[in-house]
Amino acid sequence: MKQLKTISELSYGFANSPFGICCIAFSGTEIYALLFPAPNEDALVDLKFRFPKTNFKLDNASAEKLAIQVFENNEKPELTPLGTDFQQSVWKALQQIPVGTTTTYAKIADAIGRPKAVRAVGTAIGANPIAYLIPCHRVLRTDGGLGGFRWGLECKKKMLEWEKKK
DNA sequence: ATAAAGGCCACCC
DNA sequence: GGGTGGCCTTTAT
Repeated sequence: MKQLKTISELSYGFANSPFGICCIAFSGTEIYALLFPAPNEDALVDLKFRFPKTNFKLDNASAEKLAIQVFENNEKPELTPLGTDFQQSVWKALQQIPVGTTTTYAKIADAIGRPKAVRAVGTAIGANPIAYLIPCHRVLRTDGGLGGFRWGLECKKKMLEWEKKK
């Protein structure tokens, strides 16, 4: 995990998703983080680690609305992923991947013009704060393996299958 | 300034 | 299949 830039205040809340419970950190309609914590994991702890200087206000009602917007209406809210320049470019490249398709870590590295930075790309993807909306789950290993996933490989599989069905 | 650790890859055996 | 060495960024000494 990695610490991100500071923001004074954010709202957060929990909601249902096709992949289980999720936790959203947001400000208005801007999304700062989207987590899929394991059942025994406290998402707020994770949020506080990523945004150490931020005060969090619980707002489940708004989180629920955002979740519906994303998972049911298929709309994409504004994303504000905080990170280094390198990470930003990787995350941007991820968002170019069409729904229902997959790519590889090596191709992402090519796409951002750093074909040799594959390894670094992997780490950057792992640091992605907005799972699903920044589709880190569509990235597989070159040899066809699943690779890793921050929230567990089960979750990665579920996301891919769910997208395929659509 | 240096070291260590990654959601990797290519190349060998 | 498995091990090894190189790759590049970020974080921790």
